[in-house]
Amino acid sequence: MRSRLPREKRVSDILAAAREVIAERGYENAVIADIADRAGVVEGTIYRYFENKRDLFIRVAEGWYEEILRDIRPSQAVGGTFNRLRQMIWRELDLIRQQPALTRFILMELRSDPAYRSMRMFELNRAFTAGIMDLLKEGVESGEFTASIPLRVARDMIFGGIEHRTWAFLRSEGDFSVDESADAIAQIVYRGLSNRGADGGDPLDRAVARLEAIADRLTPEPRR
Amino acid sequence: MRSRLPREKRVSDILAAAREVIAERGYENAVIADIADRAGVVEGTIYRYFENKRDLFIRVAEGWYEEILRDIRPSQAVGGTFNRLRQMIWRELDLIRQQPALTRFILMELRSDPAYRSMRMFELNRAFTAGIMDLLKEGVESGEFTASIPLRVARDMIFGGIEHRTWAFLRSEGDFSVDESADAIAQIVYRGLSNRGADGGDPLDRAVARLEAIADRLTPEPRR
Amino acid sequence: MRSRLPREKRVSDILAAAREVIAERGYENAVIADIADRAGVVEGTIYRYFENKRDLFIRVAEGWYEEILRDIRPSQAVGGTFNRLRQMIWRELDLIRQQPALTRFILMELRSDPAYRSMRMFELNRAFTAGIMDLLKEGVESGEFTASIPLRVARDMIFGGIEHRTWAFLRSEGDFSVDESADAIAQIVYRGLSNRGADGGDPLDRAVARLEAIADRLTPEPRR
Amino acid sequence: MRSRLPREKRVSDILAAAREVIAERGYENAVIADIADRAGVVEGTIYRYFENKRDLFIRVAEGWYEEILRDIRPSQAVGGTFNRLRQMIWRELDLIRQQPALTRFILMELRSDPAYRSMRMFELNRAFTAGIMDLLKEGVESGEFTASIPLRVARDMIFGGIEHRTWAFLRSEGDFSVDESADAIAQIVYRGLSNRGADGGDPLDRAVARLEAIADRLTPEPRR
DNA sequence: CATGAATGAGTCTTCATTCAT
DNA sequence: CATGAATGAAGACTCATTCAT
Repeated sequence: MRSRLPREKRVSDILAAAREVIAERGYENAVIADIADRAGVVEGTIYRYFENKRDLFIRVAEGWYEEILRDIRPSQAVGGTFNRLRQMIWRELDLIRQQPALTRFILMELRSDPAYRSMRMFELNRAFTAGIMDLLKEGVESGEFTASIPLRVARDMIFGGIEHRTWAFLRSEGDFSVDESADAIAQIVYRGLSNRGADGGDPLDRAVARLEAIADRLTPEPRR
Repeated sequence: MRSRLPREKRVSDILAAAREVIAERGYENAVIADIADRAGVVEGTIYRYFENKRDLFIRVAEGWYEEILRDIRPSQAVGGTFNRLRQMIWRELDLIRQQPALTRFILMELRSDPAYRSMRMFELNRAFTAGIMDLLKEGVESGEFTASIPLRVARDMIFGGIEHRTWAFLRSEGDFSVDESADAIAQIVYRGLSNRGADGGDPLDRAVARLEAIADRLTPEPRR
Repeated sequence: MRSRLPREKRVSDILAAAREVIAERGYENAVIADIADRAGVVEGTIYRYFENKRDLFIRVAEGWYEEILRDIRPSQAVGGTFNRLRQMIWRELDLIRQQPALTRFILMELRSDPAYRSMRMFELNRAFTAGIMDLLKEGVESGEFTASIPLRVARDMIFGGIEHRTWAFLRSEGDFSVDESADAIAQIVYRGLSNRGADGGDPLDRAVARLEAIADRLTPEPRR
Repeated sequence: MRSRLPREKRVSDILAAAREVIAERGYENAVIADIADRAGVVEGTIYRYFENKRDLFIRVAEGWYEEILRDIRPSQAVGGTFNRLRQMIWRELDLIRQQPALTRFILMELRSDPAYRSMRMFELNRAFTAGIMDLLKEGVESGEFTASIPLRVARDMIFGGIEHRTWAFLRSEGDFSVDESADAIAQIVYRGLSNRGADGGDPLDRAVARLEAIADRLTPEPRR
């Protein structure tokens, strides 16, 4: 009954099994015995490859996350601050739509871990959000955005808004529109930070940007 | 040693004890035995008044929340949409600062409960957020806010932003400024929804809206 | 199937069961499940009364030991240093003969515990050995014993000798005579410390002491 | 990666690794995986050369012990029963000081093994202690020692005394003086068994013996 | 009503030993 | 011979819930 697999294969089997179980039951309720069963090994085997439950779970999250990051195609050079902002938010929302279990795991459970800030996850996530901050900073530097509103708060509103928007979906209790949400969030932030005066020049810019967004939508992005 | 208390007194003793323990240890780590101890009763007694652990905890949260709502002084009639918006956000932030344990409990733990939407908590919370929505709706109706951005998203950005902003504080890992945060969030939302300089933009907006409708029809699969 | 006993009765049942198991299997190999079985309860019940395995075991040892100390009849005022010494040694040997399991537990296992010195056991044991030291000290003070031999070493020889003497018995691999052993140990110590015929030896002793002091000074490195 | 070593080399590597681990962690806490790691082999390999954990550990102890015995230089013909006794005790104490890990292993752990008496260790140890017994017997035969005290008990007091004396040191909780302890133990035993009458002849002998001991000390023994 | 003793089903974790390759 | 993956049997400890008194 004992099959010998190379270390890598076994590890990936266990990680895959763990991923499944976590996706189904969540962090706290996932049980080592279940994972072992599903990976076709006994519990002890898991402990050959992973220090303990927490270690296993963190590795699951990291692998998952890295896989996601790798899959994200490089930005298709959309023009204009608004459009780039919209695109980044769109991607985050799309990821959540595609990977609700991962998101739920990271957002709702792993992040509550006292050691979260010292995990590699934290760094990965930071890299993921840094892009938005850079974009906002550039906007301020170019004069497109006001300098009078702390960007940290804008960032929190973006990510917090995304989380709230998708909350029901993540709990399998509702749905959300990726496009509509991306549009609305991007607009509120863009307009909220924008330096446009009363002269009417800015609204034009914004209208052009929205037209470009429509063009984007008409050019269907390959589905992941 | 067995004191016979009226049902109400007993229940409130237990609720108070539970609240303490939850505030100290959090939902998952709160233990029935602890609560019983602190309430001066015995584990079995708790089960006479509460179905089970979850039931007890929900009742704790509800009581807590109602107490808070009752304590909130009626709006001191500040004038102007922006000021009222800012005031409501300020109150929420201030509540978090004053009651981190309650907030942590509801935000991070209770809300994850599968049955959250069917709890009275959900309704209470809805009442708490409804004010914001009403304000935003009034803004739209009076023409102060644009009608082109879904208000649900704005609401999510407000509450999501608040949560993100206060996350570190709730985890005892950082701090936040109530005033600065309230200001910034209110500004972004207000400016983000505002119809400033709408006279010059309207024709363009209308044109854009028509194009969007066309794009929608052309998009082969239902938009997400 | 669930019988309700008063706390005290249940505790004593568990302690008794634990004592049995420890006596049979020893500290390390005693298993909670076994003890529970024998006490007629489930494992969880044990944890209602005892913090953990170590706690239970220490309580067993203490109870056992106190029981022993209580049973020891008050000293029957034998006269003379030698006779009193012999009597104390005899009692220790007799205790070992009567309670091999306890002795094995304390001597061989509990004493190895890193926290042994902070246990009440340590104190109890100290009280038990203090009598011997007092006796030896009195002997020195009265001039019956020489002051030139450290009493600590004599004490170690007594207790170490007792342990060695009874080792095989404790391991159920041999036997020993309480009387013969008590006699011999007492004699060696008594004669070993005795000042007999000191009058002729003194001048020489003093000369030797001076030489030793010189030797000390000449010894290049500090003596171990 | 698999190097093919001659059987002997492999065995000695494993033994060396095991010795290290035992010295660091003790018998119970030494783990096969650790030993394999340190020996540069894999767990399974160990089982090719050793029946099981116990077997390995016994072989470690034996090898260690034999090495020690081999290192002990032949007695440098010190004169007089007292001095020879003192020297032998001194050597045992010195060995403990030099090799606490080995001693702790043998004294506290291996010796508790039910099969200890059938191990070669037991025989080795017997050889080690036999010298003392021979010396004591000679003392009795020459009339220097009394025949009325069982020598077995004297032997137990010597070794038991040594163990008690060094107990704290072996538990890393204290220290002891090799010289002082050797002196005191030897004196108690010598005087305890001695046949010296009241005529004053004996004290002279003893004084001479002590002088010789001083001479020994002034002739530094090569350090091991 | 209140007690609080008792339950018992988990859960994680450890490690000596085996055995397919 | 050597590898090292896999086994599997323990074992300590937790805690919500029940129920005899």
